[in-house]
Amino acid sequence: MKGSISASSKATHSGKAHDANVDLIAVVVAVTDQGPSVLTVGQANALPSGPFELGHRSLQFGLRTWVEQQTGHQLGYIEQLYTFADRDRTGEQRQQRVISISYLALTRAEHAAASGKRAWRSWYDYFPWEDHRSGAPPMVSDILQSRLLAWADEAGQDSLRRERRQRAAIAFGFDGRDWNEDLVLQRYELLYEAGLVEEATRGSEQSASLLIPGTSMIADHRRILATGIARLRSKIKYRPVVFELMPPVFTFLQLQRTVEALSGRLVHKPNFRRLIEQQDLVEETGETTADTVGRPAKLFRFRHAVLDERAVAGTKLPLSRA
Amino acid sequence: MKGSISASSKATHSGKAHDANVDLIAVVVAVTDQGPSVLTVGQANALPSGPFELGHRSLQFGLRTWVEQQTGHQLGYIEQLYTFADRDRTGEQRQQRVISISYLALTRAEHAAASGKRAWRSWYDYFPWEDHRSGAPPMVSDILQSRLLAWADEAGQDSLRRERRQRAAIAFGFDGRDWNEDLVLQRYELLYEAGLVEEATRGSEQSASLLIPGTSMIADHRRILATGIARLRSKIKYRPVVFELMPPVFTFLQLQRTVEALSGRLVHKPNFRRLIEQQDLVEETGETTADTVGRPAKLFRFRHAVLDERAVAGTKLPLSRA
DNA sequence: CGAAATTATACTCATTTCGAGAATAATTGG
DNA sequence: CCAATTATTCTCGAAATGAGTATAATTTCG
Repeated sequence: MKGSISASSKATHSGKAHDANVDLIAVVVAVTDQGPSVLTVGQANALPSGPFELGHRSLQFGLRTWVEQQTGHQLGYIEQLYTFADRDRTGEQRQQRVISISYLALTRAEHAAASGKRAWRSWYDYFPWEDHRSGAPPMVSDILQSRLLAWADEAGQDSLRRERRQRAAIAFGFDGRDWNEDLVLQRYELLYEAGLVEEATRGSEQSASLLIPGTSMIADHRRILATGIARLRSKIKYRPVVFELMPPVFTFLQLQRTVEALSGRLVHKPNFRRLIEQQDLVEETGETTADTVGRPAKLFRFRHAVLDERAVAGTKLPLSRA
Repeated sequence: MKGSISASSKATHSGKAHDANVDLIAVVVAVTDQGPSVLTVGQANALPSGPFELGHRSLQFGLRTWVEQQTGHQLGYIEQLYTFADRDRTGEQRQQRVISISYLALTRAEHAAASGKRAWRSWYDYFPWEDHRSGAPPMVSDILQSRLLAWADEAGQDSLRRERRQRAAIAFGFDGRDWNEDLVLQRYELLYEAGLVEEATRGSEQSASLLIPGTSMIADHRRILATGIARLRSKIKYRPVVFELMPPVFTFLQLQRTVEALSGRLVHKPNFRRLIEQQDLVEETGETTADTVGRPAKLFRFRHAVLDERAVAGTKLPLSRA
């Protein structure tokens, strides 16, 4: 490009400036008894998306408006994920760009009833290798490890082969490494690169026999979902966003199960309690659960005041190995 | 809006879909002896920005291309900051949107020579209240505190008044609170809301007598810069991005000074060393500095291998209070 | 009804990490 | 050689963390 740097965003830019279409895409997350779920449309193979329109005051507002229309509820929390650009593939002569701006939205499980074309689906339908709540899923060592190793061995150069092996080992915790729940996107990208997910085989005539389990999505929606999950998994460790997903009143165990659903791994119960308590994130309601079995649990509510009191309200999580 | 959720990003969206202009804006950071600096254009009151063009393969590529043209050097590190939308204020009848996609880019100080219309400026020209390397700047308690208090007292309702006071106290560390270097954006927004920065007075006839020190920028560029600084300050704590700003070989003190320049506060020297060492982030070159005074310091280089070895290469920083 | 099962909650303890400061080492400039 | 200066190493107590044990309050079942 030859355009000179413009001193002002108001200036008319020289060069081949052009117009683009703007799309808003949402990863709407809720946690139900079935686990962590995402709002989908179509054959449960697409994320809800809509155009940014002139009537919208702002991007956030645009997204909020139509997501609320769709779910019928306020979105407690919206956060921008990533913006990317693609040439429009609708095939007109005239070149056109599509700018996609993706968001992560958190809502409450009680609002999460399915209806019409929308459906709540478990994260783990799309990423079955991400759920380590009862240890590493068998498919990781039974299927992924050998396929990724085979992919690494395809490499001609020895150095490339080693690099691929190492990347796979880090991402999936092979060779006795720890599992890192935050690497959702890296793992998906690795599987894509290795041609093991359906999305990677689309352009080519590649055989589909090597595909691994996990529902695919249209376009790059599964990648966006991976981005959202990764963001959320990392964010719950230092911001009290979990509470956006909780009912107004809850027990410690419910809170813990929610965190475990999101992070895909178990936490140590007493330590979890200790951390939440010492950060003053919750307060007792005075009530207890009328549950069926065992000692009744005290009910708590989120102390919304912490959001004002402290700049950085942390939610540290004790993620255990087992 | 009445458009229905589209099941596919390829589908033509119904409703008032429209085209938008896409602008790329860069916060290019380097650290010189003069401290942390940002690349500016114009009267040093604008960030470099350019249009996203059809020839660009991708957003990253577009930005990289022209920033490299401008600085004459590779950008080691680029990261997306935020995307926002504004109605075009150039005033044509036809409504038009401008989508601005901002990036944070890190480059090396040795490349940071000024030339032509471009100039490297210290962060702290724009945010003089952010430099706490020799304690809180006098202006914080001499000017900001009283102005913000006055603004709080303008509020009619008592609850609003209290809320404003508390926000100010958290953001700026009043009433004996700790200074939190990460709140760069919150502080700028607070000052904007209180009408204390030039940008806030533009639309109105407000008197400029209450403005606080600090160079303003066109449009919302100072806000974008604040976003970039905030991102970088928080990121150096858990990712080894500082090294993007360092020469190939450096001493511990140089590294420490860079971190201090960025974070705007001092760190404890022995503890800083301990942390960097125990994370294996650097390795000795075997050489020492031929400096003037004092015991010669060993020279180190960044161990690029850590980026491959570990998924999360942390750079924890011991930020001290004094 | 009473023991077993079940869940909640409280406590303990060793290990690691962290913040702060003191001590020692290697230079240069008188 | 001594003072000043910067680098580097150690020490130590406080706090945070990981893991496990003990106790409490229920329901369920024999």
